[in-house]
Parts: sequence; structure tokens; C-alpha cells
Amino acid sequence: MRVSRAQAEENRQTVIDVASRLFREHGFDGIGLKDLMEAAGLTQGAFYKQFASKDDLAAQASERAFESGIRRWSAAAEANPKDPLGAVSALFLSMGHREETGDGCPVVALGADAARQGPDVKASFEAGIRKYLEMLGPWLGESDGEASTDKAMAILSTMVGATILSRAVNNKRLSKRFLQAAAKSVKELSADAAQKGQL
Amino acid sequence: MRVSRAQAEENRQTVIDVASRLFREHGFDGIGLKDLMEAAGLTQGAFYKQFASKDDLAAQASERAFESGIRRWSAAAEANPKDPLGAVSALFLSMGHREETGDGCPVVALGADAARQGPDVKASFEAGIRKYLEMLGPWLGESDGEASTDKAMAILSTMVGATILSRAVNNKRLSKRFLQAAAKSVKELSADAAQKGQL
DNA sequence: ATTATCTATAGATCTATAGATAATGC
DNA sequence: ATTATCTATAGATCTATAGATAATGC
Repeated sequence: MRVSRAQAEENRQTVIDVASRLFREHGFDGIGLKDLMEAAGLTQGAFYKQFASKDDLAAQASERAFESGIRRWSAAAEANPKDPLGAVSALFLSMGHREETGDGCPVVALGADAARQGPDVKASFEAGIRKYLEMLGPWLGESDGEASTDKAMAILSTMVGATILSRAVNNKRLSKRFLQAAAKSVKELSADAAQKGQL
Repeated sequence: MRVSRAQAEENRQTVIDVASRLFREHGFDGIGLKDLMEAAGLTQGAFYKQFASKDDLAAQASERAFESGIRRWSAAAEANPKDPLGAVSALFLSMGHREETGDGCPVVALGADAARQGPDVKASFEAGIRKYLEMLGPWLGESDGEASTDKAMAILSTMVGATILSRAVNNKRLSKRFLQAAAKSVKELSADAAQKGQL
């Protein structure tokens, strides 16, 4: 039954990957260790050789979810270097992202859950959120670093909030409108920032 | 053991009130019927004479939470009739609201959870969210109704997202900055709207 | 000899139901 | 007679641990 050290490490990584998806789909309290481990192709008994607790896995899975998010932002930005913010905003505020609960932004799926978790999960969120802000800042063309961070925070808040609102309602038209209104607002905020930066 | 019909109805209302608070504090999956009923001064056995299921209570408790939210918005707006949006924005984006998880905005506390619930909970959310938008619209002074709704959606998104981000991180400074950045952005968005309305 | 995973289980908790009890409402 | 609430419990599930097993790594 024992596997090689390399295989064990690979299994551990698989558990984190699977958890990062299933936690986002069902919430931290919406899925148990048995289902998580089985989705990773293992049994529940193997869990505690790999992780200290469910909370420990939650923190690591959150970190992994942010890594995936950052990678997607980078890819979108690189594919559209003339307007990276427009590309990320279009991706974030798409109906595709609204429906893709398992591989979408961790703040949207688990931000409110994270607020109720221990300091480890919150630390993962804080680190991931800071990375998002660091990416957004340079795209805003403000000369002043502080004003740029303020704009980045407002833009991230708008995108996160709109996607949550979009997911929380039944009506598809309303759902779509939240995303469109947010995209319009993000555009105006960034145009405003670029204008100020040129003064 | 039986109580009067009036008392039974009062008990039912108490359960909904208690649930609207405890669901917001712990999430729909973070608290059980036993604890909810005991917090309302009853035993678990009485639950199913009052509600069809936990999901049924979740939908009614969500509705109740929005009623409370609307009442607070109205009170803030009436206390500051010259700048109702400024008053609501200041209240929403305060550290008090950030910490007041049990009596705060239901979208912030349970929006992501609601996305994973059945159509009844989502219907409660949709109705509550539409009420919020109806309140915000007239404060924006746009001549065009559609543009006004867009702005209202963007402002609500910004406030909801910022509060979630503010709650999800450990660092208090960062927490506060999200709220401040969002307040600044809401102010600019509404000033922008007022300007356009006067053209 | 060590250890990654397995099966099995402890002990708590979850939603939901059943039947008893005691007060209301006709 | 009806019924709101109670106690008790079914049956499932939860996190976490214990001990067995079988392969790795020294």
C-alpha cells in the first residue's frame, strides 16, 4: 500500500488541487474530507498523514486557488498588452466566470467564508489579494502610487461584488446586467485614472 | 406543552429573527437546527411544525435579513436627506459594519452561499437586491433611468465587494483601506452621475 | 525499519421523523 | 379534538484517530 516519496508528494498536490476546486464549488463547510479524498483518488484515512487538519487544507487550497487566478490574469493581460485591464475585466465579468464556480476567483466563491475561518486561511487570502492589487496598480497609469492603489482596490471590489451579486439571483437578465454595469464602471474608473496620470 | 396560536406565531418569528442573525454569522452550513432552535428558546423537535426544511428557513431568514438592511438604509437616508447616498455609503463602508457580521448586509455575509442554494433562497436575495437598487437609483440624479440603474449596480457591487475583501484579510490597515478606497470611488461615481444629470 | 495508504471505528453532529404530553380552541 | 412543543431516535455524515498492511528506502 505504501507508495514512493515522489508519488506521495504528487498525491498531496492532487488533494490540494481537488480541494481548491471543490471548496470553491461547495464552500469550506459544504464538502467533507471523505468526498475530497475520494475525488483525489484516495481514501479518507490518508488525509492526516498529508495535512494537519481540514483548516490546514483550506489554507493551502486557498493559496492554490489564488495561484490559478493570478495565472489566468497574467495570461489575459499578455494576450492583450495594449489593454490588460480591459482583458482581465472582460474575463472576470463574463457569464463564463459567473457560471464557472469551481475554477473562478476565490474571493468571489470563498471570500465571505474566509472571513469566518482562522488566521491561516485569512493569510492565504490576504497574500492572494495583495498580488491582485499589485497586478492592477501598474495598469492604471496614475503617477501617484497611493491613488493608484485606491483605484485598484475600488476596481477589484467592483468586480468581486458584481460577480457575487450576479451569482446570487435567479434572473439571468439581472445577472448579466450586474456584470455589464460593473464592466462599464471599471472602464470609466480606469479612463479617469489614465487622464489624471497624464496631467 | 402546547402554547396559544399567537404565541406559536411569535415563536416562529423569533426563530426567523435568530436564524437571520446566526446564518449571517456562521453561514448556512455553519450552524445546525439544534443550535438555531435553542438560541430561539425552543428545542429542535419544534422546528418542523414551523418550517418545511432548513432550506425553507434559509429563504425566510434571508428575506428577514434584507428587511432589516433596507430599514437601516432608510434610517440613514432620512437622517441625512441632503446626501442619502453619502450617509448609506459611510454606514456600509464603516469598520463597524465590517465587524458586525450578524446584523450586517446579507449579500456580504451570505451572497456567495446563496449562489449555492436552491431557487427559494435565491428568490429572497433577488427581491432584496432589487429593493437596494430601487433605493439607490433616485439618489444618483441621472436623467436616464437605465444609466441610473447601471450606476446603482456598480455602486452596490463596489460596496459589497469592498466589505467582503475587508473581512477576508488579517491586516487591519489593509482592511480599512479597502473601505476607504471604495467610499472614495462611490463618491466619484455619484458626483459623475450628478454632473451628467444636470446636462 | 520506516511509512503512505488502507480499513475500521470513535464520538460528535447533522437533518428529519415518531410518538408522548399538555395546553388550547371549539 | 386539535396541536405546539417536548423527548427520543433513526440514519447519515462529520472530523479525527488507531491499528493493519504492504511497499519503499536505508
